[in-house]
Amino acid sequence: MIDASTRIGTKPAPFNALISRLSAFGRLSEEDVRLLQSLARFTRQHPGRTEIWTGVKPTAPRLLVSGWACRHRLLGDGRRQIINFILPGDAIGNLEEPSLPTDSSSSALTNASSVDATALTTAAASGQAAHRGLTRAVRLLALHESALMSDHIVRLGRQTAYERMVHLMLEFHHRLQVAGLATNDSFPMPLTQEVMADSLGLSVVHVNRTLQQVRRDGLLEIRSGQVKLLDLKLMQAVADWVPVPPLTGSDTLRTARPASW
Amino acid sequence: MIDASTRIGTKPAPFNALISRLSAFGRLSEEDVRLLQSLARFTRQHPGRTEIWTGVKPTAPRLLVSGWACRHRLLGDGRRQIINFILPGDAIGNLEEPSLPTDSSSSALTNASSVDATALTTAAASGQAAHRGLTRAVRLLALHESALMSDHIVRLGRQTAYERMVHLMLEFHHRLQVAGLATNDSFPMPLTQEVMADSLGLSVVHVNRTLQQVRRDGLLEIRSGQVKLLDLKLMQAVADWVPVPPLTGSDTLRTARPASW
DNA sequence: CGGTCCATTGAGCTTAGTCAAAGAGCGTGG
DNA sequence: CCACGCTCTTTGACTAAGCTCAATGGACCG
Repeated sequence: MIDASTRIGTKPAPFNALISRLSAFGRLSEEDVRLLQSLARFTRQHPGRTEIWTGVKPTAPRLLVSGWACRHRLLGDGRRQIINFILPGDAIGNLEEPSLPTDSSSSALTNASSVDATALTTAAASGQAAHRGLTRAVRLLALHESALMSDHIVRLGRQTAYERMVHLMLEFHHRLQVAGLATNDSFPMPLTQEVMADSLGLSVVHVNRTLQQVRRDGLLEIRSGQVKLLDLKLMQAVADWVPVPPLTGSDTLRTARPASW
Repeated sequence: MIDASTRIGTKPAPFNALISRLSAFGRLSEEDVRLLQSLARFTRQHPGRTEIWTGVKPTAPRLLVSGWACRHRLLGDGRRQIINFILPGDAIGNLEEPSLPTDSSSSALTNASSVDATALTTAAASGQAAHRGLTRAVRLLALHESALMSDHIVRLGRQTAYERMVHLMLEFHHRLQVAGLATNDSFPMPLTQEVMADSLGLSVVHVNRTLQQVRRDGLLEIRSGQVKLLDLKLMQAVADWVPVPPLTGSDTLRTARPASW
């Protein structure tokens, strides 16, 4: 189940995460899968802490294959806010409407790898029957991202530091599980406390203290970049967490078999 | 310039706001405009403080024609967070992928009116050349909404109460101006302080105090539901505000003439 | 005139931030 | 193997932004 792809921009292995992620939105045709695999030729490696993509001058959209990244924005005085996290299988930039300026840019948080996704955009726009599943997946991917942003707004606007932290961990777990990168109760989490702070709208010091409290309460364990959820039910109750509604569509599919769990 | 349409769900008048808003995303064909106007037959009035739309069981998407509304979410203990504000010309529900469950619902904040937008979705999906402009507008509408959510995340995560307030007022001004509902320095603002609180992630009391401070500093005036911006430049500097990048597209358009300003 | 909804004020408290310093872990070069 | 430097985590002491509770005031309406 667990997959080392998050560790480093591995070269050969894991388009699995990407495909597993996209097929959670509905069955992909064989052609879809072939198309996805063909993207591998356009792989690029990104060292941690480097910019992957800038919205200022529109660049081709990409798909994250391995590693963690985020989209963020800076205020004039240096304050930073992370808008969302980008995990394997997620889009970098806008797949449906590429080359439109944005105000935020995306950076790798760990070593990561991504592929050019222009071919996806093209296939989706072409309207070919063979790529119907993929087209839908692309649209639902955007919708899912938007739903996660709603979640984030609620976290930031109305939850305490403690709740935010638990909520975020549940989000990670759920997302990684869909991509086949988490087990039932644990997942790799390579973020520094500073990154968490910039996502949760807290100071680093407070993130540290909050995290300690969560651990002390026996909700989770963190050891060497692995998070282990010790009491999922309690965590969900504490954080008022509900999984993002299943986006497995009704349109092209009848049986919606979530990919890998 | 100013338009009374925000006041009440007026019957005859103002598809203007809606059309002005959508054509800011690119030229609409005459057919597009006709289609939009034909929606008027499906107008529905919404009293203030009532639910317009629920995401639980998918409903047809709508367009807000007049009045103010918002999308929001409730936590288990009653805390409420407003995800985004819906102004005339904005979508209620998802135009591109209707009938997909959502976790948030939308309510009218004032008396409002909306029209069924199913025909828009259909036209956009059909891919007809005559509706190319409209199709694009629909997509950019969604993109714009997403950009506003990013703004909101930054506000909530990294700005002080004072900055958030100023930032939100600038957002309103800008959006209403695009819809032709604001002058250069003022706009109608029918929200209670409680609503602002639920958007900005603050308590009502603190909203009140913050608002007083902003007024005392001479940034703006509020009288009988009208906001007057007294020092736009200063406000923009204070709130680190940048207009959402113009979404007037490159695809179908060469000259991008913003609609009404 | 009383009721309702909203804005405003004051007092005291709590959550989270700031500043500063001290560990811990890890890779590098000597 | 050890020392140094770098990055990240942890801790303590203090501050401050924003919250809660409770009461008052204003406007509008039947």
